[in-house]
Amino acid sequence: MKLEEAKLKYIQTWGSLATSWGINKTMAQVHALLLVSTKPLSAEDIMETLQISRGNVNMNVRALIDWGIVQKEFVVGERKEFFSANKDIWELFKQITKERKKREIEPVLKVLEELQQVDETNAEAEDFKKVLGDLSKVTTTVNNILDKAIKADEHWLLSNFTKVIKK
Amino acid sequence: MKLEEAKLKYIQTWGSLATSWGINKTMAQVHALLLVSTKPLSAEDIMETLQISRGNVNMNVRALIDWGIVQKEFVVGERKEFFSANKDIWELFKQITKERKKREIEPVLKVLEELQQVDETNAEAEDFKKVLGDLSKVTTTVNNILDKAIKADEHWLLSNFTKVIKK
DNA sequence: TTTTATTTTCAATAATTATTGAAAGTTTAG
DNA sequence: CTAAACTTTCAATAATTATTGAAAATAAAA
Repeated sequence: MKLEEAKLKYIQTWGSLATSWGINKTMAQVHALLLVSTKPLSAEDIMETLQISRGNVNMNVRALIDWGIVQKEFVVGERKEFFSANKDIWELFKQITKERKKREIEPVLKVLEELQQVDETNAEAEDFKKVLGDLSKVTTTVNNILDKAIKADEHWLLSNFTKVIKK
Repeated sequence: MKLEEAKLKYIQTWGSLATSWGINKTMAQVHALLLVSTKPLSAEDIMETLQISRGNVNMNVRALIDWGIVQKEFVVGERKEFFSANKDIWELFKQITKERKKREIEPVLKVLEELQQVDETNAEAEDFKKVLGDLSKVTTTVNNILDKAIKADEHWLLSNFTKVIKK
């Protein structure tokens, strides 16, 4: 397989995989493009490669910056903005984990806690509270594990966890 | 807060949270309803409570069964089918993890492996392969951790991992 | 300041995804 | 067997989400 072909295939595939797990296709493609690009790209470069509009590029690049996985770059002698993705995949993993934790897990915990305020005390109410409590327990534990992962260095992931797995 | 109010709020909230992470709103609501219901429910029960059509109930209940988190129940003296959700949240967590792993992670690994087949050997091609290799490494590690979680019992999550976290 | 380059916004539109509901299919009872 | 009870399917439609593109805003150059 040729390099350019593989890069394009990677960008395409990433986009379609992303849609199946709730991420905007274009956002995933823009990130994939920046990840396999050797140099920072301008809005024009992205528009041209992915065949999408200026507005679309702008929206999705902003979103990626907001997720903390893409940065603006200044290129000498150029007036326009360029963008690049961090090539450190472990950092990427940590950043995505951090954001998904914030966006997906923390709101769940907040709601579960709030719902515990049922003032009835019959058996059915207790059953309900039990289910909510269990949901909280598992969610909190997952949240704690992810916290640890975010703070850890790569060595922890690759050695400490491997040890746990082999146990 | 009253029990019925809390249950409805839980069902509603679960539905809207689900949409933000790529899961069909109705599917999440049907599961939430079954999870907080003390007895198995029929298609009619679900249609009435969630105010949705028969076809919609059927589709989403099938999907939940397919995910392995809802079961058919036989009720004596009743001809129609009833459905219930397992109240063991740890089992629920394991089942969801197993399915998401299968649907989200395994296809990624497959693609990354395939893309490694770039037959060029210049610096740019090597950079590309490096990025792919790193993506594979992190993804495989996450996959292994999830495998372990699926096979483990609840005690493992709450003690072994807690220990790792405190480290 | 005025001009030019560049980015951002957002209403209109397109594309995608979810839902309905009635017809077709299936199963059980008589 | 036939009828009734129930489930499944799927084309039509609705609802949601993504994308465009041109106008407005901003920033840099002249």
